[in-house]
Amino acid sequence: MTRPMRADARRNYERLLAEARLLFAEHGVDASLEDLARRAGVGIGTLYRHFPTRDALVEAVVRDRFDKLAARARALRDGPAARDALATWLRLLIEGAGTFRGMSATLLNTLADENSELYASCHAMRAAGAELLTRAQAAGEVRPDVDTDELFTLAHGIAWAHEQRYGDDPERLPKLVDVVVLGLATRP
Amino acid sequence: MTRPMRADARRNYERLLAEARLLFAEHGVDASLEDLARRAGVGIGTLYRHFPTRDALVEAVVRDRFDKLAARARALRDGPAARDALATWLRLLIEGAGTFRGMSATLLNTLADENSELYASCHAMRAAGAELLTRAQAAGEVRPDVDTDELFTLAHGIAWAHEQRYGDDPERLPKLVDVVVLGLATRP
DNA sequence: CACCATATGGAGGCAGGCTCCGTTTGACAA
DNA sequence: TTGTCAAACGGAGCCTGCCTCCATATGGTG
Repeated sequence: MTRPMRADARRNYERLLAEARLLFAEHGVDASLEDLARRAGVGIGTLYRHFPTRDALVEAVVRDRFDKLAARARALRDGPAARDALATWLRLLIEGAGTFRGMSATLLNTLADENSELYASCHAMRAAGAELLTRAQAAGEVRPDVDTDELFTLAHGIAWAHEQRYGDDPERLPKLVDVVVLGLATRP
Repeated sequence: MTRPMRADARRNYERLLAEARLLFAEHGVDASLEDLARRAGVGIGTLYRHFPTRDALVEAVVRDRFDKLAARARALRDGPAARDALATWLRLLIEGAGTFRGMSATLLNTLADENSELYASCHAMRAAGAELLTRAQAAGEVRPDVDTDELFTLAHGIAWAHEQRYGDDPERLPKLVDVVVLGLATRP
């Protein structure tokens, strides 16, 4: 069906992806796409041919990370200590969202936009995380009136605020996450 | 020293401020400034003469609100129930930040930028809130390892995430704030 | 090696930020 | 009333970034 990519197309695709990783790390996911094309030695039209939207580009850059997060959630699902498992996973999620500036904003918006190219992989990861939440709730360890949506909203709020205020310094993050996790716990 | 404003200058200043309130309410604090100038019936140069930066404009629009928040904090300082007082005030702060889209982002950035025109009034309000925190900590009702900076970071994170995800619907906000406040509480 | 689907690249249109400077005008003194 | 000029005005113009469109180039295949 789908013929393999032409050699020049594949080459440009790879170069764009490689440069995007560097550029996003340096300037966040809102970096200039014209700049990206320039760095990759490619016309702006070529960039848009391969990645019709910014989200499509972000998706290509972070997909494997999402897959790993989903896998990690499934692994944590079978251990004891339901709330600890959730806390551990939340920490991973939030740390990951801080890798590129602006990522948490993109992700939070994606949850509300089914048409985003990021939606599918983002949603798969979300579903895996949701299981951790419901299990902890079933075990009576997490307050039952919080839904998955609110959990992710809180998580991305923390990730975003940390990124805005403390930049790349990861030192403060654990405490912020800890406050939220304790807030989610049922009263003894 | 500073002569009073010329009549036309004062007139334009007032019109810009009035239109800014409307425009920010409608499109958030990132609204187009060219659009603002157009609506106010004023040249773009005039806008920049009165408000050299976007922050200066935002500051003029929200200053009285900040003053009220600071006053409110001082009033709450003298009642009983230190943690409840803090919780009440946090709710006011977060609701206020949600008035205009994009405000919480602006405020959080302002805390880190002493040169911002918003800095002074923002900081006064912050100082008033800080007293509520230290009092609640002294009373043993709030964990002592959270500082003012982290409190504000958390608060704006919640405000931002709520605004991103739930828009103008204020229904979800109390629960999100509640989670954070419980997370701040010392264990019984 | 000829053909053409596939891919390229950048010109050009649009929007918004901000500056600079020639023109206008309000205030005040004569 | 009128003359003067600092103060204020306004928008042309330059910049950056987004995205589309299409004339041109090229790799793969028969």
